[in-house]
Amino acid sequence: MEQTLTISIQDYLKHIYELTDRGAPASTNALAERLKIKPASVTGMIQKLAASNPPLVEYQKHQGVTLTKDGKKAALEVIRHHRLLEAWLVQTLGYSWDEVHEEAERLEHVISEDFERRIAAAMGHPLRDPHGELIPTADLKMPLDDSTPLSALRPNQTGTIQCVKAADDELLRHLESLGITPGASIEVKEYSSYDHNLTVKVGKKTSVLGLNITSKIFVEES
Amino acid sequence: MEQTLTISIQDYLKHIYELTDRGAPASTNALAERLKIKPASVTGMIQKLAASNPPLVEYQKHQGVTLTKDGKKAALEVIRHHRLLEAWLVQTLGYSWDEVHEEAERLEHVISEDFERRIAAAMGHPLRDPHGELIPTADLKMPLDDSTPLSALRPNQTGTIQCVKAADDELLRHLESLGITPGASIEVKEYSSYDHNLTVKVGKKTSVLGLNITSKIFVEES
DNA sequence: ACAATAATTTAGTCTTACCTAAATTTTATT
DNA sequence: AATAAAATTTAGGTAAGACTAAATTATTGT
Repeated sequence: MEQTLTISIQDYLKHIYELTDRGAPASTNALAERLKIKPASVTGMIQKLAASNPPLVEYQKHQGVTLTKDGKKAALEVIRHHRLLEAWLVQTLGYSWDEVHEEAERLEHVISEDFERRIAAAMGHPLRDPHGELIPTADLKMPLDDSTPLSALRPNQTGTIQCVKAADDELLRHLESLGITPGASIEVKEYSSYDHNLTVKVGKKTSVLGLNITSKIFVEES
Repeated sequence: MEQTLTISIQDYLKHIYELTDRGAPASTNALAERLKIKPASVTGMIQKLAASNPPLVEYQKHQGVTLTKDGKKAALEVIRHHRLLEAWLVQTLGYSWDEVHEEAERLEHVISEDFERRIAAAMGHPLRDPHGELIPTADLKMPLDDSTPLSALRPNQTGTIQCVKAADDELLRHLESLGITPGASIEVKEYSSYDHNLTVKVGKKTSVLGLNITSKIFVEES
């Protein structure tokens, strides 16, 4: 006895937002993969989102899709919910940073604006979630990162970890065990061009990390 | 741009549970009215719930519907979620008892068992929600009310208010302003058989209440 | 520039959960 | 017990959002 579960518009917009954050439009295939549905279904829904009033996406055949102003607002609303919830679950219910994602993923769609305001206020309007991701402000703008622009790990770098953009829970637990969490001081040492590994030192621990990992760790240089 | 919203199985079961709490099966019409859909649609869904594996409801044409053991468990699960959430929202986010229902109504369907355990533990496993309703236990049994059985308000009664089963937010605010909340001591005075009103005294306030209200207030006599 | 390949869209199908209207069954009244 | 009224079910329709397969358009490598 299972009920049809269809992907919410919020989820479409959220994933388009994430796929387009470097400016380029999101492709049908990329969206389909993320949403775990077939590309043909994505095309269908995108055409509706583009034809809706107000239009939520900008769409040209074969050229991919971007968000309109309205679509972006709706996306930032959900992202704000998600990141506030992650912070709140960690702070008030003792979740660890690898456990929060799934729970927030479900809650983000159903909480009221009132609930959002209450948890934001209760936490003193935090700037970042437990992974270090910026939380969109109440007026739905992504805060400009006024600090030194973040960069993924680079050789011969010393600084503070700002953000760990990993989705995989197991990886998050692994990184935590290495001391790699937002706020930690990190020293990046040698780079092996042979196997694309970086050696990093956090506290007393030295680890060798592959590109698949280092590309997800963002540091503010000091 | 609105998305089809269909009633969850959990909601069907929850409402059947509430309609059958005095033993009698729930009628198609009563369910339809609660769920705000047409009776014909209810019939259709009920037939599926009865044919599912395992069957969630017992159903005989024209005789109404009751929950099977599995259906009852599923219903108690949602009701536990709902009531724990109401208590949680009041205790940790400063919601008032008239604000919690709507929020809990949406959250109850998406929280994990882990979330449920965490808030229950954080509150010390409360027995009742902010309206005084009993919270089903973790093993999904409705706790037997071992105190004197509750009764709706009756003339010439003195006792403590246990439970206020009102759904209407405005009414709840009104009752609160009269001091009528769980835990308050109440004295029921005269009954007017002419207009079916009861006079009650709570603290220093004396109020005259109609049957539509008094039937929702439950007292443990002292 | 031209195939070959990959990405995308179109067309048409399926399922689900609602709807309306008509038919049927139950309940209430005399 | 017969009939009127109310409740319920059946039958058939609709819209949404997924799917598959086939057609089309873009991209890539030589």
